Amino acid sequence: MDIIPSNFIEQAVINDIKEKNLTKIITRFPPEPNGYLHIGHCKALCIDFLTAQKFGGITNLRFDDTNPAKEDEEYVNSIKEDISWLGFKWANIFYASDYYEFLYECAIDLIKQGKAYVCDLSADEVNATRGSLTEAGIESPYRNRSIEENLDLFARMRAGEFKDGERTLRAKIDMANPNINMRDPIMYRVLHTSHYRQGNKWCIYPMYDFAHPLSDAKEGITHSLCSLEFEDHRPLYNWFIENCRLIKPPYPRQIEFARLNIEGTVLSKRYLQELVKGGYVDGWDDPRMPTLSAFRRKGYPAEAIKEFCNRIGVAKSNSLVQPHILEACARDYLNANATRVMAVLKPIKVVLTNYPEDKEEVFYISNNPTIENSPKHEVIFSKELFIENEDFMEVPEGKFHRLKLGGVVRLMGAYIIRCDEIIKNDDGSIKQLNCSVVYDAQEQGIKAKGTIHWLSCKHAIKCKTRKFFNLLKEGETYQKGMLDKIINPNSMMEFDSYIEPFALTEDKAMQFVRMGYYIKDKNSTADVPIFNETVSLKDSK
RNA sequence: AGGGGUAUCGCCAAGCGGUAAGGCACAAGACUUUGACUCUUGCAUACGGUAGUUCGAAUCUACCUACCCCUGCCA
Repeated sequence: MDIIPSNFIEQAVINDIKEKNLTKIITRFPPEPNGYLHIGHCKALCIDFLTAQKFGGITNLRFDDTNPAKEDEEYVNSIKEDISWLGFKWANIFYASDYYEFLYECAIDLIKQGKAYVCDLSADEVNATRGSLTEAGIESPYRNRSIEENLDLFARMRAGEFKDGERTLRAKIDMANPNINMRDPIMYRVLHTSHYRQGNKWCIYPMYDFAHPLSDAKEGITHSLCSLEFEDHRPLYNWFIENCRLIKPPYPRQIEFARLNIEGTVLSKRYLQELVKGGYVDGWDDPRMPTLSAFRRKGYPAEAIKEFCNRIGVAKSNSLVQPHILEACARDYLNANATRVMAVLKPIKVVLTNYPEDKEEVFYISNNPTIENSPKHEVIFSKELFIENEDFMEVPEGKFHRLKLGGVVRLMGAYIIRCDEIIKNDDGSIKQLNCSVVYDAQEQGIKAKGTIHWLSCKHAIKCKTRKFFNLLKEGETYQKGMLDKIINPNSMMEFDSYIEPFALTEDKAMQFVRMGYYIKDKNSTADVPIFNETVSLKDSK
């Protein structure tokens, strides 16, 4: 009653509740198990689950597995895992393949009404007679078979009497309809392919346009939310629901929203499939992929991804979102929640000339200074340290107030040091910095304007860090068959880095390293964050 | 005979006839044991264009323009 809509879908739901007197809202998330979920699915997930939740309703997970050629158990497992990781809880889990018998009955009902017929045209012939965008189609010569003949033929289709493609069941609607979807769409095709759940029980399989609306209706879905490209299918969606007598009101309503696009990446299961199968990436969870499993592996919190979907909103205009919005969400979440650990991504060696050779000191550094009374953990200090390459400038420019020759800087949680000398390699690159601890900084009133992170060389854990850039080259958009030309060959860079041993004591090590990155490096590149693979952390040292 | 959509700041996006929310990005400043975080300030006389209706239009009408989707026995 006093629910304030935050987008046009919720507005529509409010209207429907009034008009149709709905008592409960039910939505569904209907993936086909033919690939892994990506961040675009998270947007759909948020819309499906959060809309229902807002009105006290429920959401079903339904696998739209009506094409046995593409589907697999591996994908249903990964989909369940990803949804659970995001924290969404489905009310029921259904499979369109469990509805095959019901759908078959619906088809029989339409045949009996003279609203569906068995067509003998080949695929090519169907295409040729469908007409074009500007011309009407031609009616199939089999369009006016008797109901008895249709019933017989359809039963024989199911019984396996025909080869693949030999016959189809079509809805008898209107070959001259300006909406091509309404030109006697195919409801069933013959496919002698084993289904990952049904085995060889069926050799005819329902098409999406037929199965989807009736599956929605069977489950009592009130709002069927999908992406914009299905707008043209809505009249057909309604046609099946209104004409099948096995379906009773209230009917589900399909509402469409714009799908997510992100700059520099490809967000289409089909193309991601191509990346995986073509060996352009190492798998569905390759860190360059926009899949949920890849984000999880990189250490992105689920909350950050959901917040991203919240921030970009829901509308009907095609948009191209900038990836730094996601980064901002990740930063916000990690800043408030993650344990921080020092990590030196590109090291420079610092030798403290006035610090005793074998001395070690323990300092305690807050796990997260934004959290009150956050626990601290110990970090060992010694004569030789690594600091971040970027934290030293031989020729300081502008307001640079980290370390420079002759200048002082604070080592976080430890001493203030002064840089006395730069030692170079033969090629002119910096080999090490000779510095001295300013023990009496306080007495002398010396204040360091900058603070930097550091690690004791002897105690730091060496590891590989990786930095990721866009999957696609700047300004390129994916086009089929062009992948090898536009995929960014430098989409991944590896560094030899160092982290605190403490990072290894936590299973969220990846996130900790990244936290250091964000804190230090927010402005530098940040297309995609650095992460650390647990494996390489453990294997190194 | 084509049909279906969408156009508001660099990028998202509110707005639903009463005189342009918010976020990200960006800029300036304050604070700071990470140049992060936090805080403060700035950032569309303007809503694709042109006409109209109205006291009043981003919101209504007409025409125009641009972009997206649709001719799988995929979903």
